[in-house]
Amino acid sequence: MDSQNVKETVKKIFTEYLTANGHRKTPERYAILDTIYSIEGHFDIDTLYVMMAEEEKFRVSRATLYNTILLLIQAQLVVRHQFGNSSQYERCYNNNNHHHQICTHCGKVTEVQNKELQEAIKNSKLNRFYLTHYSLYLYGLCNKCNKAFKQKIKQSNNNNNNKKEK
Amino acid sequence: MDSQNVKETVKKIFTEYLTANGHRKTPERYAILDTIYSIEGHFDIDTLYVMMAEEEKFRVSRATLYNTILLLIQAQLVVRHQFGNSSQYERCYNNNNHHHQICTHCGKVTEVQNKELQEAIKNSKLNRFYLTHYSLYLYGLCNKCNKAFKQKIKQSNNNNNNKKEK
DNA sequence: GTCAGTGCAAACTTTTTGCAACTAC
DNA sequence: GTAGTTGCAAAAAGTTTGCACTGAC
Repeated sequence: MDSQNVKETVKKIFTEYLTANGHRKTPERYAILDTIYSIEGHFDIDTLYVMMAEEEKFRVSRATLYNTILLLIQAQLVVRHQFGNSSQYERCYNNNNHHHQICTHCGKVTEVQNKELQEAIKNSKLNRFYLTHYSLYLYGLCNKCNKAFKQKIKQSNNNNNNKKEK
Repeated sequence: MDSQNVKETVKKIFTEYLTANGHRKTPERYAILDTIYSIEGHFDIDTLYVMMAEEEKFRVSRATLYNTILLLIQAQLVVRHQFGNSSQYERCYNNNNHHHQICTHCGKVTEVQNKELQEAIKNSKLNRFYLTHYSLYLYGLCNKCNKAFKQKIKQSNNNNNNKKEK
């Protein structure tokens, strides 16, 4: 499905959601949805705010962004993550379900695909719970930081008997 | 392993960590560790602050709590979650690895055990990543909210032709 | 004695709220 | 016309920071 097609589909879904829940179809809401579905990967409110203000023709207030994102989450068109201290959001319609690898040293977040794991999670027996979606965060060291860490250990062992540095 | 035993073990681990990293062994740090390992399940900074101030004999500042928790996370004795808007923490030594079910309607968080899923995650092939721990958040409707939801749908269908209420 | 660590308050960041103006219905 | 939405600014909530004091080493 190409990008334009996705945008039209999510617009339709959003319209249905708004109608079903008695919300108004304001231009702000559609502009926000459109911008979000132009973003690949994660974004935070501030990034979205700047994008809307600068790149797009439509400027909306932060309050409206928070309001609308809440609606989009309820409409299952956006998911929210909390990696660091501020909330990160991500479009989720037609966005392959993936997991997140988070390096605890450098903070880098990488998306990983793993079909088997996805299946295992979806098929896991949950006691009296209706699952709609999930987030798997894998914490550890990315390749780069892990190498640096090993290097440090090696050095530390070498210098073990001649401690001079702080 | 009984509670007292766990506390002594984590204290030892923490001491080793502090020594290895050139940090001081202050009474505040041990008091915080001890309080945390008296808590079953999740807690946030504020809860911990009040607990330390009221229940325990030891009062520490919020700044010190943030500092110490950071050390504890690095020492792998505490993990951090972000369900809602404030960070939730949880002790993780000898704390069975579990997953979290989060009801998107009422916000209730339930812990679930699932051995198969745990294995599947641990054994999943990760491209160049050294996994230390992970968090799986399952979002959906808890039994109670799901029932209420179905009820609402049913009612809505019944009242479909005689729309009177707001 | 020295400097890492602490407490306090102020600063900062992110999110929520109250209210007047606006507009989709 | 009216009630749901928006923008703005103020407030709230959570976290970080600067600085003087304290105490672990």
